[in-house]
Amino acid sequence: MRPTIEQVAAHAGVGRSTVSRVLNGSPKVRQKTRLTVQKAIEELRYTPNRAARSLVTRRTDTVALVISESPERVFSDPFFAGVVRGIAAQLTSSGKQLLMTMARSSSERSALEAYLGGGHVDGVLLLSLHHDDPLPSHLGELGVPAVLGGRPLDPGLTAHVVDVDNQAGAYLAVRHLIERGRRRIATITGPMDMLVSVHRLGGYRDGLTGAGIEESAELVAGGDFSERSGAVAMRALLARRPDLDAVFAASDLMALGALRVLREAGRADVAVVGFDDSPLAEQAGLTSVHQPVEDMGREMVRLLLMLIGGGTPSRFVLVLTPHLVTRETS
Amino acid sequence: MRPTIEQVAAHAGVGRSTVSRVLNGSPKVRQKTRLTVQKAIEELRYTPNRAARSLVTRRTDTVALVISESPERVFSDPFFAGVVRGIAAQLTSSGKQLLMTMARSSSERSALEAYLGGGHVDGVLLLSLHHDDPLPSHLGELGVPAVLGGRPLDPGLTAHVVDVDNQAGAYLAVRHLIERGRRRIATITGPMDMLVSVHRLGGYRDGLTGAGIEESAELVAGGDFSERSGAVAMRALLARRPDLDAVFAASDLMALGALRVLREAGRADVAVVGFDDSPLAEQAGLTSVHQPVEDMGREMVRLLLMLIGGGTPSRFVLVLTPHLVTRETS
DNA sequence: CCATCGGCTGGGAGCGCTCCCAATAATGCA
DNA sequence: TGCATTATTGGGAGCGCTCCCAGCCGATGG
Repeated sequence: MRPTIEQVAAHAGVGRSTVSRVLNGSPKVRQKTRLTVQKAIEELRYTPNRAARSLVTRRTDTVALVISESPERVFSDPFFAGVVRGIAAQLTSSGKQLLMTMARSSSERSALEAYLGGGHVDGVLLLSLHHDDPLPSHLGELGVPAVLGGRPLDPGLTAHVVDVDNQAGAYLAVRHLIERGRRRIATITGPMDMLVSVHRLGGYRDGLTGAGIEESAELVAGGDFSERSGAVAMRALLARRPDLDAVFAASDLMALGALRVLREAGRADVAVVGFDDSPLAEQAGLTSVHQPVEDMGREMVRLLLMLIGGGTPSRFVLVLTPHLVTRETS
Repeated sequence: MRPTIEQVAAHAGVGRSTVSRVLNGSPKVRQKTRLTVQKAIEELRYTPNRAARSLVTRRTDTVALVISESPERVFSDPFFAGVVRGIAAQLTSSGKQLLMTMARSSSERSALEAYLGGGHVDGVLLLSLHHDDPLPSHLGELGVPAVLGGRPLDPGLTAHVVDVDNQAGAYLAVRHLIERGRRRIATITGPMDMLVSVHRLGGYRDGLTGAGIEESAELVAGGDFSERSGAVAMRALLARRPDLDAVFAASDLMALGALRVLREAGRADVAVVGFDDSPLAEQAGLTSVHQPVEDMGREMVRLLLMLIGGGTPSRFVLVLTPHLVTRETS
């Protein structure tokens, strides 16, 4: 049986409250008493029961990270690694625990929702939100603080958000290609039920428009951010418009897929730019739009802790600025 | 303020206990009463407070997965994706929540240990354990059920384990090469401070011995599982024994490195077999020993739930059987 | 028509902890 | 040395829930 605070108190010859004060670092305990109590805690190998504590404090010191993707996606896309690293770094320095969940199926989702609403976490970080996801609004109703990574598609959703300026990033990529003399620039988009994809496509269009280039539906192909989908899209683009001279892919993985197809087709003349600037891009010499992913994770946590600390009434939207990293493929 | 069970009871015009019975699916509630209560629960959007519940039941319905690696490693190694998928699948079907943690630094570890010992989880799954890790024994002392993925190096550690039969896997690979008529089979091992590497080398030797082939130290080269180390080892092997006709590499990445060198050297005659059967192997047409990673996750959970359910006194070691996937490189 | 039985139901007790407030010990100052 | 303060300390109350046990009520049988 694990010892209780009462047993520690008895063992140290003090009252229950004094032990509690020591545990919570209260300054109003005499040094001598503190040492006695700490000795007792150690001797009994006492660990406070978090359930009991959180029942009264209404805090759990746990924050959930919900990634609305399958483990495959999560573990193969380096974007998540970066964000998670930022989150983990910022969170451990605040003494909170990170509860990481991946949920894609609807039964998983509802179990998760009950869990998150059940007071088991102080707040929720949401990543890779899809447009039909009711989680943010449900959390809002339940009063559970939440921060989204990436703006939701639904503009009616008044949630706190940390995002990257995807449109500006895509614009940078396309402008760069134009400056390098490319004119027939294709794009491979992400899934259009995610705002990132919409924004990156928007930035692509801005880039073309800004240079007075007319856009063509033939030069736009859809993917799902994966390497394979990038390859498939590239093949379709090459079939439709063999004259294209550049491709902007909305993710590094898709860019790599496109590169693979281009190489197989002997089309070294086509410039490629990706999005993310993941380690993969660096390794492959891929020009890419750098997302400050780690900062994003860090900022999400900062914002969430602020919300947990003392509810801010207004809505927060923090937009981080990407930049272009030029390498061999452009 | 979230409603309590008492408020639901008042709203439904029943007693506290009856609501509790409905929540926990007790059969001794009249159908009519049950419906009234469920209506009240719905109208009040009631969710039970898990802290209060777990304080009395001493269960949390949460299981922790601890991966002793940095997020980079975790997110780049396909092994983890497979295991996590198996774990998640098996766990959600049992209504428990998965709490995933990555911890590498020692400050992270001790925070984690306090957390795990604090009664916040019913059990712990450990992956990628390093030999100096005190976590399993500490958990044992605290009486927290734990299951390791992969046998620990320290044989004195009496923990419950789910592992893959690495020796048998390597044996399969070598026997396959022999059946294909290969006789001068080299191997590229992993780091020998890991039990997997030792086992895979053992299986390689078993394979040779079984076929009456004498082994030669010249045909054994060491690597560290990485692509680069595979290439380096392959060059050394070719230099020492240009007459070799096959290579068994203890990881897919090393096999790919070896393949690269062989291709550069124009040695298409040398057969190559890897280990892991990761997506990379499939993509490269590499014959490889398939590890049932997903099953491993699933079995870890099964074992853990059994331990949580009714403590089994004896030690469990479950060894899963790998199989060979034959592709173009052999 | 009344006693008996069993299925349902309600409320007390208590899980281990923090918070609050009263009580006590220690300290300072005249 | 005595009294006013202030620094420490201890214990009651209660967080929301489950478990246990006693009581209720309707149905059944005599």
